[in-house]
Amino acid sequence: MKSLPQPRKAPRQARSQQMVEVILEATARVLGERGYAGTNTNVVAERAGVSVGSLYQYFPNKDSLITALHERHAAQMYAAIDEVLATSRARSLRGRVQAMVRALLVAHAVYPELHRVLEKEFPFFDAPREESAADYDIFRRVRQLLDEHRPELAPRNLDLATWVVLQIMETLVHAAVIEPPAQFEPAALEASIVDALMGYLCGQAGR
Amino acid sequence: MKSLPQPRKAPRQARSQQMVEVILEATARVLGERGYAGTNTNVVAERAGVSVGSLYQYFPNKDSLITALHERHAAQMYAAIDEVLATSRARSLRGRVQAMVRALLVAHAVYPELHRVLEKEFPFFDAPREESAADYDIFRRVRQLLDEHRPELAPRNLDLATWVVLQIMETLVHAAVIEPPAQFEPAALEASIVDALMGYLCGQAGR
Amino acid sequence: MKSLPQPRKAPRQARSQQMVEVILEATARVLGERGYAGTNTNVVAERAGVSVGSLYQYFPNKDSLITALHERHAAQMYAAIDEVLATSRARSLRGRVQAMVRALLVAHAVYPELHRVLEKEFPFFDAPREESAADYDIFRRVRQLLDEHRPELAPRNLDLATWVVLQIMETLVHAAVIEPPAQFEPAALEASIVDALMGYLCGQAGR
Amino acid sequence: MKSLPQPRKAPRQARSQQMVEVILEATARVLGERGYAGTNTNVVAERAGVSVGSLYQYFPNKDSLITALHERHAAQMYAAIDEVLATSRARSLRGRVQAMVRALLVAHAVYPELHRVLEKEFPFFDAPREESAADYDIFRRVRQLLDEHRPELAPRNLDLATWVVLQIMETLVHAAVIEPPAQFEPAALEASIVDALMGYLCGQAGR
DNA sequence: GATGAATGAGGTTTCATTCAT
DNA sequence: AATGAATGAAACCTCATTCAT
Repeated sequence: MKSLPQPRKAPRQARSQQMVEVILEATARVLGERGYAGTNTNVVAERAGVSVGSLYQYFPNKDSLITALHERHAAQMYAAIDEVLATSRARSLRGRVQAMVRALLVAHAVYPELHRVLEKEFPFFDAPREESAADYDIFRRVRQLLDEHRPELAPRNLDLATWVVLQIMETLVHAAVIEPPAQFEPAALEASIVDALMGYLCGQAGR
Repeated sequence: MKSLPQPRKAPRQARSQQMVEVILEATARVLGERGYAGTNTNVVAERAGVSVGSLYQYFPNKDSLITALHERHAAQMYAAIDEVLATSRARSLRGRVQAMVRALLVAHAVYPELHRVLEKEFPFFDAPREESAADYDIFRRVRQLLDEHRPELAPRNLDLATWVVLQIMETLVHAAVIEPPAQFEPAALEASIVDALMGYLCGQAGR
Repeated sequence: MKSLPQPRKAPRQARSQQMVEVILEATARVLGERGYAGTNTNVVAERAGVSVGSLYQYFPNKDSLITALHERHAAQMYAAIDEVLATSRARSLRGRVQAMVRALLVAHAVYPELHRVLEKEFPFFDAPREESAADYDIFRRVRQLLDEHRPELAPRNLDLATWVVLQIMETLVHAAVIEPPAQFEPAALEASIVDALMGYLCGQAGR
Repeated sequence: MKSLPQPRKAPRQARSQQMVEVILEATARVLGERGYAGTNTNVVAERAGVSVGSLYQYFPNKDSLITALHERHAAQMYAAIDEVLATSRARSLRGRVQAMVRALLVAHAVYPELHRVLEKEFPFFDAPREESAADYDIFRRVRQLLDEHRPELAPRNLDLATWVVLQIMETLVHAAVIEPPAQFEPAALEASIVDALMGYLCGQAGR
């Protein structure tokens, strides 16, 4: 099994930053269009309008491209969640959960295919979830949300609850965006996701 | 994107059947150990104690191996679900859901790595879920369960509810088996999965 | 370079004879349809409705199939030439040449594609022309024709003349049947072939 | 049947040009020595002192090597014909035809084996003659020659006559170079080719 | 004799990575 | 730093041939 590759260096100069961004953007598009197996460094470089050599200047190998992309995605998701939780007027748990789900649905609507590849094919690498800084940020942020509503919650172990919430939210958002059964309305899907999360968090069902 | 490859022929003779089984078993092990990218037909053949040529006698290409394995897996899961729903003494919805979740956890404990690859990397192929016969069997069976308990359920659209239940159950079972956060007890994980499903199905939380 | 393979044995029994015929017929069709590179023993056997094993009972290897087919073809051409020269009423050289050309055009019209492969791709093997018995029969028969008309002929060396005649006749007949430029009428093509042969045989042009 | 493959790109830079030349030269040698079936990309690359990868940088697949070689050959033959027709002192038809035949014999004497493969095995591909630019150039040049001597010619349809001339000349030149019956002198063979062509073009034999 | 499943050497092609310019 | 031609290991797949039944 491969170990988790890291970007060779944290680029500091403006030009480098921009190059990294261009390459990552190209990776995102190619990955979304052709899947992991269909993605190769030469195509990515070409799409980025850059030479392979330059690509290897910033990314030590193919997998580090995906890793970096995943990090970027997680960071974007964290930003989306954080912003919505901080600014949404809703103060009720349901309102805040709904805002969060909606924000994620919106964020994933951009490159749905990319996200499928990123979230589904990525586990491929032996990257333990905990090692992703942005993923951990998300965990902490949701955990904090639950903390703020502890009295209303059914689950006792909030770490476990956070983990369950993240799993459910991620799967359903992806499924809703990527493989939405034709007959279901987007609004109905969104409502179902919220219902599922709230049902788990507040439900006393049968216990 | 590739279209869904099919096994070249449905082997009927005893010898063929056995060969297919041996190859599929080897594929399962190699896939579990090395992931999709690390799996190649020569290794699979070698592991199966069979020549590459024989492998290609029964499977037209590499991807058809994965497809067949996925079908087999889905069929096994259907069998597990069907059996437990038919025989479990529990008559309550919670009891039956719990029995189902437990059966799936047990079924996935055998080759956890394989299931990770199968469920996560597989979407890779453009295989529409609906085209998998066994997947559809599972859908119908769970849909039937919900039908039998309709009065107790919060969701109105049972097709949608079945879809949500399957998404949640699949993710959480896999996550529990494959990447269980160290600090959570198996029993607690199982309970959480059941809680999540029941919360969604019966919860009126905040509605 | 490979040496010329021979049929393993001269089959004597009726059943064998028939089997050889069936296999050769299948070879002819497959070869005509798919070319040498696209022809393989398994396909030939299948097309013949026979097992590969049986095929190898009568032909030691793939190339011996082609060799045998070529022999058969040469024998058929010899038969066509011999018959027409023996029976045609024409007694003039031109009349006999014309009859021969017409007979060859007819004989080649059956599987034009096959003949292309047979005559063009065949030289592939290191088979010296002289080793083919049937080819030599043809040579002798045409040589005899020239002998019978020696007084009318321009060329002195009749062996050389026979060789030239055969080369021209073969090429033009094949070209006329296989790649006839669309704008030329079959009758015009036939006339041109005869003119070419007669021009060479009788022409004093510029000498 | 395959369609006619094209070289991936028309190489413009000096280095590329040279690489293409080196690869083509190696292909010519290997093809001449081992025939089509015995030729494979690894051997060609090795013989060219180049990696397989480089070969595939310039030629998309094995067949495109042969196609390119054929084009090159046709271009060379065109050049040879064109030069000799333009510069030979002979003004008589026979003189010019003789010069042309001699030039072709000389041009083919370099790699006789290669030409056998190229002209005999090549039709293999479904390459319609007309699609080859160089082949068409040759057609036009010879057609022009006939035009210039129209009064002396027997055939009325000069397109048809050109086609016949090219067929005869190609076959006899190849046969003379590749499979010259041992007993015939080169000079006698050359004279026979010229006689055949002139006989067809000027003969009134028996008409 | 006939069968056809099994074999495996070998061919074609791809693509991650390097390095001279 | 940037380039992109060159590399070559390694993957996928075919098919001539064998041999147990």
